[in-house]
Amino acid sequence: MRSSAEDLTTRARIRDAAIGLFGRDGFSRATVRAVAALAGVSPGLVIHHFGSKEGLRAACDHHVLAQTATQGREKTDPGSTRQLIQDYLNHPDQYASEIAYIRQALSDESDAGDAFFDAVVRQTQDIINAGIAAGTIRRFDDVRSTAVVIASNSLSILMLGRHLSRTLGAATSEPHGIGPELLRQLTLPALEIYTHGFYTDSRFLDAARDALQHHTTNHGREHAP
Amino acid sequence: MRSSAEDLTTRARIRDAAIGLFGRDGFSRATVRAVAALAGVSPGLVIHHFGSKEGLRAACDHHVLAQTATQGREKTDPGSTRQLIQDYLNHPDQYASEIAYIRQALSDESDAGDAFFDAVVRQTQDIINAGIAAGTIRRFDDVRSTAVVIASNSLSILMLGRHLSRTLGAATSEPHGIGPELLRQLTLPALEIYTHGFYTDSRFLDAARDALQHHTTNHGREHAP
DNA sequence: ATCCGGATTGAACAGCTGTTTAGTGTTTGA
DNA sequence: TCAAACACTAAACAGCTGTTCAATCCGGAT
Repeated sequence: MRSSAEDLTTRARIRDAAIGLFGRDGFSRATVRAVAALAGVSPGLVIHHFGSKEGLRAACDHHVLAQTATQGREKTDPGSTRQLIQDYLNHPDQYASEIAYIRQALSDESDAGDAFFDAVVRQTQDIINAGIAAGTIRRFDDVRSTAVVIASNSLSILMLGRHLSRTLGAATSEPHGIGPELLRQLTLPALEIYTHGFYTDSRFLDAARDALQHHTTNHGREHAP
Repeated sequence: MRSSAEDLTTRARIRDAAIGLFGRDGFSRATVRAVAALAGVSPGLVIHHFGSKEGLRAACDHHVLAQTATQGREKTDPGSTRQLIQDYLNHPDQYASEIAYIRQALSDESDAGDAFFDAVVRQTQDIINAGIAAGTIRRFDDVRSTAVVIASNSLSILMLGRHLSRTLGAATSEPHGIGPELLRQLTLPALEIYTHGFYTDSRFLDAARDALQHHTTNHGREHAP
């Protein structure tokens, strides 16, 4: 749960307004004046509190990362991630601005984006290792690379959410963003691939293994669809 | 192959400079003056040829989409996509600016990005259908949603390429972007998942199917790792 | 040779940008 | 009670933005 009351410090109100606008428009498109207007203060006060626009960004980065650090709480406990997802699905609007902010951070060259991506990969790797130990996840030769692939796949929902909801979005309501309806529509296809695979046999995998094993200077290699 | 000669129209030179800068810095961060300087002309000439900065963007969108339309040439021929990938891997720099441009288009709200994503999904769906007919790809209940998932996974390499090369990037050279080395590192893990799956059994899939089948108002559902 | 239409430039424009500064209240601590 | 520290504003500043405009340059048709 989150504190949504309006009893925030002015500084916090400015920060939250900035998170919203940076997430929606991107850092450079969002102006100090727009942030100030949304927070109900003068542009000068924004600079007074954060030194510069870059300082404001640093404060937003720090706050969003701290807010998101919840996810790393109990690393491999499956119940905690389930709870997190449930919490998100029941109150999507609450997290919307943070999610948009992280998407921008992952797109731009941003230290916060780098830190977030690394955290997701690290957590994914822990989950995979725990799953291997528990026997629920297959053993992989290269756990790290596999974790990167899985994390990248998962984050693609965040990065391409706009297009996913555009092409899969139901005709009924739910006009914007990554909603429960969209996630419900993606769950089964993703889990089917993750359970039974995508190809019927290992001929593509074998061919790739073969080609990569004795790769001289020849680069060309089939990669996936 | 591409024509890399410098015998281009001034208009085309401006357009190519704009594609490079729009892809590197994004549409709003890239300035008309910077485009003009890179093309070796005055800012006024840019407007003279394209009417406005937005007109310049439209021209870039059109050109990049036309350039990329190559991929849709022969839809399901596996040899053609292999050739395309080989061509890319042998001359990565040639395509770098277009790839960066498309990434920006997919991130921003852009008609070109929408069109590109839809084209990729359509092509993926064709490939899946052909694969099912040929027996190389598993039959899926919902081919369209599966195609969206696969396309999204594939495009995540494009969207998150910076982070992928950052975390997986070899210590040796190859400092920037999505290079052959990175793709080689991702190929086997991705193909392993696509061949043998990620989970050892179908308990997650079964649980999700069960929960989605009689979903009353309860949303919470485990989604992936 | 001459005229013309397009390519091209340099300078200027209005508007927006982040930031500064001087000034006003308003709290707070001794 | 008084002064210092703080929160806050309005106005202005310099720099950058996209765009305009008059003035050139130049090749090709007449």
